[in-house]
Amino acid sequence: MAVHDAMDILNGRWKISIIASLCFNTLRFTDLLREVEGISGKMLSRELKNLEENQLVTRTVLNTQPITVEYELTEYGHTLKEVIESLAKWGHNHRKKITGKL
Amino acid sequence: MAVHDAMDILNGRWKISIIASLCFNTLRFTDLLREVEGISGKMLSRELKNLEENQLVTRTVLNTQPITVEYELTEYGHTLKEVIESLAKWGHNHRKKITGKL
DNA sequence: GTCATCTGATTACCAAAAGTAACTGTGACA
DNA sequence: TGTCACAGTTACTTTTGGTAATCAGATGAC
Repeated sequence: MAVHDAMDILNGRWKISIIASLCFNTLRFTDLLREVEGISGKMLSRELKNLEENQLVTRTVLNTQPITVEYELTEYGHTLKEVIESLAKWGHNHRKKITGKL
Repeated sequence: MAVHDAMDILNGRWKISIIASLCFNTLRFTDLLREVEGISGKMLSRELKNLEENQLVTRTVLNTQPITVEYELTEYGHTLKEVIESLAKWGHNHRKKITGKL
């Protein structure tokens, strides 16, 4: 099934959250560390590399001091927006269900 | 973010594929083993238990010989349909992109 | 009657993925 | 001189996942 193909790209605990964070803003490494709550530098670095390989994200080194690196969704990355939005919608609803219960 | 909440429930390599398979039919354990390609009995059993705990799936033991067990999406599980559909759509498109390239 | 088979699992054992914490190197600032 | 922020990387441990064998209960073949 097609869902399986999608999950091959979006595997692991973090990719979807990273893409979601990049959906609305270009972010630097440290920004992402703060935005994607719970992720470690190692995993962020590894996942970003993988997303870059799959052409969902671009990495741009800026000529600042200290050096900063910007991560941005590619045009292709933006095609995931609909997926992210439906997940966000469901997650929001789920949180309401859970917290309403407790 | 809400996406994070959703991913807490849908974690691991298999849950989304299992839910996708159950989206259109009620399936037995052995059916799921065949449908969700690559999954092992151990993982299927474990993931189904987890989905049941999260009230996305119901488990029904039927009085047949040998015993058969049916898994079905709950009403709440069906609220994931939109997510699954957008994933399937993207996955389908992605496959076209990849296979078109090779 | 005993052996193999189908069902839905579970267990022991091993490999792969992810988490933790410390460290790298460069430049700014005090 | 010492410390901080930046973007990572490395060594080590823990968690998760995969493989293959096994379980129990019943059916059917021989």
